[in-house]
Amino acid sequence: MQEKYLPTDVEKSAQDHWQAIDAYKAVENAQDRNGKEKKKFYACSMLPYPSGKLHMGHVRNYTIGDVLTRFHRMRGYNVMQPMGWDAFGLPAENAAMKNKVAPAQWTDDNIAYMKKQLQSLGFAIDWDRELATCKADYYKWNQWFFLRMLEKGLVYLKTGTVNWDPVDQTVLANEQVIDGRGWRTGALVEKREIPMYYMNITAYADELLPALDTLPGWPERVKIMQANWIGKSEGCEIHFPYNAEHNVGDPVLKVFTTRADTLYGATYVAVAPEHPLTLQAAKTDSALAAFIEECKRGGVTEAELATQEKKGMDTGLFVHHPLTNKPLAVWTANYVLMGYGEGAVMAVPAHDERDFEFATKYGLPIKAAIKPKDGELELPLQAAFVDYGICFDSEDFNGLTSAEAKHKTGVVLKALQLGELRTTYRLRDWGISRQRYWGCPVPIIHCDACGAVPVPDDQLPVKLPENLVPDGSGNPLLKTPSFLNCDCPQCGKPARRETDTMDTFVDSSWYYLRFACPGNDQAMVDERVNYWLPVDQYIGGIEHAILHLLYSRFWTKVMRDLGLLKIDEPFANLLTQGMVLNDIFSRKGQSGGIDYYNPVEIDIAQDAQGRTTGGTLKSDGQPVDYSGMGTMSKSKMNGVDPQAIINEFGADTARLFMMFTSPPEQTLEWSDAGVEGAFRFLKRVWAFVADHAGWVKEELQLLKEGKTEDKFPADLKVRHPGVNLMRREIHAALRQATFDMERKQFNTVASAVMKMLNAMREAATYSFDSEAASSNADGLLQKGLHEGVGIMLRVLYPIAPHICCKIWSELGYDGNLIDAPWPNVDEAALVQDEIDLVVQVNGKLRGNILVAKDATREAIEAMARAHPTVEKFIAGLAIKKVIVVPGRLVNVVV
RNA sequence: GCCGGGAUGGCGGAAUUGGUAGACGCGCUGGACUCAAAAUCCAGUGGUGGUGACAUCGUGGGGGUUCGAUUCCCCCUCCCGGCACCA
Repeated sequence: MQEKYLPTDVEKSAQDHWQAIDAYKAVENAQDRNGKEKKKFYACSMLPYPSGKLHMGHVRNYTIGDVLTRFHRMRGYNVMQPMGWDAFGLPAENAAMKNKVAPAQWTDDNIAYMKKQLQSLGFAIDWDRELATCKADYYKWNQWFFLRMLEKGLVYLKTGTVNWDPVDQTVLANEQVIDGRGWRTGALVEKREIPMYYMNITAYADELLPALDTLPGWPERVKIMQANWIGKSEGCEIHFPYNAEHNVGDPVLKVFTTRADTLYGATYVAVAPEHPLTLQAAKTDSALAAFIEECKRGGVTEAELATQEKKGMDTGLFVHHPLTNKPLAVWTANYVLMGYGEGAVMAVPAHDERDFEFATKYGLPIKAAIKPKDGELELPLQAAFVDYGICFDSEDFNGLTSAEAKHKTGVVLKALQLGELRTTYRLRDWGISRQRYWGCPVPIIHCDACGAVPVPDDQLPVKLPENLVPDGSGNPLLKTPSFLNCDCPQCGKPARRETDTMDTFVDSSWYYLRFACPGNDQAMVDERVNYWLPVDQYIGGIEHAILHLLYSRFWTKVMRDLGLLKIDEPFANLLTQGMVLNDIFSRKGQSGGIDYYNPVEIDIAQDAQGRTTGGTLKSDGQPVDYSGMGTMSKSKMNGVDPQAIINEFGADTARLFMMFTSPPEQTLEWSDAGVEGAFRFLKRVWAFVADHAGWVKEELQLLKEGKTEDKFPADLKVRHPGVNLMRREIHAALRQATFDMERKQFNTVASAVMKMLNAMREAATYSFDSEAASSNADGLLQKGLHEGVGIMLRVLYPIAPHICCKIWSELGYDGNLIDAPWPNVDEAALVQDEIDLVVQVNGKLRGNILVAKDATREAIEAMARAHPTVEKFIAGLAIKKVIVVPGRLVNVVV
């Protein structure tokens, strides 16, 4: 065996071998050696966006998936781990503008490079299933499915709000709006209402919500976030009759509230600036028209709307309270959103914080109608009283609890035909239209005579031209006659093709299904999908906890209802990995902005305790500021190139570092020293095995020839205490590693392997140093090391497969390590005659006692009380009770 | 603003889920080897007091439940993720 660990050679030869035997090809219905069908295990990691090169988040994500894939293969599962590319999206267009290269070219180049990187990390991926969402053989099925949903009424046309850059005459993504201005032009962005296609996800809200309870393999936090996002609320629709002279088509103004019990506290109603009522009033009120214009500026995101200053204006119009018939002023307010509910709310300043703030600001009346269950309200109110309580000053409702009042309001209003109890969801329908080039074309043709006509199935896919280079001023498809002009499928007259493309979340909503059916050009999915799905382990960033996962769940249910699938949920188990962080160094730039520098460009300064305090830029020797750790990102310039790590230390080191440094769900802080530590450990493994390879080989030979048995003598403890102790430590570590592997806590799996190596090194050293231990008497140490190395390699293998495979075959262990079974704990090795118990007095540690494993409670208690330190602490005090926790501790309470 | 999560030595983290806080690793200190350095190996390493045995404090802050709390409950601070057109 080569004495020095050379990762490049080791990894090359392991990867060549895997490729030669097609080691990771996944086949349906695979059988084990006994002809029994294996259970399948489909591990899927969220597919990467091909941004250029792999980043550390990818390495982390795919290493987690790979560890689970390899572990399950050892456990006898028929595993499948695919990979693909989320290849449509904004960054390709931005790169195209910058480099004058078509997005298709840029994307293809990136995919080729990143694929090589993934392969160099040695992931057990079945590359025959690879897909890219920007290829027509994939996105054809987006279009096909869109048309099926359209037929079912699950896709419809409605207006939606977008950011409009008036200079570039283009729609901007939220990300491209910085402080209310276009990122390239600096122009103040306006809101615009444009027609968009929507997917009716709200129609599935009443299944998406309770079905979360059928997902025990999902993190609780993700389920809570999804449940809150869907946001079911039981409330009441309330109709406020319009004043007679209002003429807006509808006789009533509809609002929805979850606090119908506060109806008698309503003192005005507020409508969105885009509400028909506002628009009508603005026709004769120029100040109001100006206010509507003002509201068009500012952001469209919920965060911005929620934090903006609350502004409003009296429309001069009135509606009537449905129960008291009193007139209520209609205000228009920027905090009322047209997209939510009815675009109107009843305002109860006394019992709603937002309304209270608004009413106080504009001098609107405040009327209390709910008081605490036990007590009175202090009037006038200094703040809104938002708790549930008892109705007062509410006519027939006086004395009712909030719950009773809510119910009664619904009943009374229903009788008056002025409202009813209703369930609503916070969830909104999914707008999928994007006014962008690099995406899946929406398969619609606009005809002057026939309107919006679906593209017939036999004309799919609507292919996206791949040679266009966007310039930032609108969608280049609009300037491409060969794409734009077509014939109407219904009447044959010249027509115009839809130029909007689909949200990239559409692409990523079903790719994991397509992985099961590679190569099928006749159908979106086939029977194979029912073998592999659901995904047994889905892995991806926590940032996808809501949108991507919710859309995928929705999409799966729609496919099921169209008879394409038999499953209800796509992902049985979900692991949400944490972010990868690194130091951030910056300097104030000349133009007032902040310039960021990659940590490799910095000589880092540390204080006496090793904490980073700042540094100097290597190129100019001038100081830079340290602003702590943040997620690795292009904008902060703090990414670490995985390739550099692979080149210097090898893929196994990169993988081990990632797994050892943090548990998968937590954030991971990058550390060069940590990487070197991981490398050092692998070197130690290699060196130790190389030192003892002779013994292991010899033992394997003896076993093969039947000259020795694969078991240890019952009196090992007497014959070789060192090996006995080593075995106990190795099997204890193995038990821990197995437990942690099952719960996906890989950092402690790695530390278990370290403990195994430490135990073996100690035993080997001890035996040679000590006269009494008689080194390898009766070949017991050799036997122990043969077993220990075999266990260590199999436990380390899922994390660092190259080095383990190489050593495994060098030493001559049985078969190929990638198909070796996960080792079993030898319970006999763990048995101890005496147990170390902790003795406490009043919960404070005061000593330890060694007791026989079958000692009685009385004997333990007596020993504990006799312990000298314990005697000292209980002297002169009365013993109240003694708590004995078997196998753990004794607590004397005085 | 709303929803979710997190905080443990100088640092990353562990504590099999209410039972010895700090496993494992990094860093640091001392030693061995070396002309020297690197690499490697050995030892030490939460704070405070003490030569020492030992004592005492200690899991973001404050309160509570318990014989016993990093773990459970209430309040607070700071940090991170998401908020529907980044993916």
